[in-house]
Amino acid sequence: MARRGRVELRRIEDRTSRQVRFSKRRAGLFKKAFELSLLCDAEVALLVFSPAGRLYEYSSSR
Amino acid sequence: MARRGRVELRRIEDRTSRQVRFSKRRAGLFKKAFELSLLCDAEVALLVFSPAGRLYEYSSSR
DNA sequence: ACCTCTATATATAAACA
DNA sequence: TTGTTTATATATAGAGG
Repeated sequence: MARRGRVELRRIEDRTSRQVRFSKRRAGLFKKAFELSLLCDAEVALLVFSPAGRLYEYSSSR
Repeated sequence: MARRGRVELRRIEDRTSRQVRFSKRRAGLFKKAFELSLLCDAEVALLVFSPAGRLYEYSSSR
């Protein structure tokens, strides 16, 4: 069994794996952005284009 | 000693703690943004205004 | 403001349901 | 695919310098 939890810091070549990674990490990134704005009273704007060209966005609003 | 690692999900009232948290979490958020763009071949733009009004920004460039 | 340390919490890669 | 599990890696809260 391959080692879990770790990944090399370079582009994921396998298309399916890359899409799965994108969905999971995008969710994590947005959560972190939300927490930063809430906990630290910061204003945050985040734009992400997926490899397929779909747009995801977040902005804090106070 | 207070429990480490955990924090309530609401605005940090203490000014100094909030500033320290901001610096650490901002660094973490930017790292995650970079990793998402690199690993998943995504385009990412991130803008953060600190409580003091200072701007921090990141954008992937390919 | 910025470091280090380290205990604890959280994120997440791979497997699998 | 869409979600869940779980082992492992990473982030980070609090203390101290």
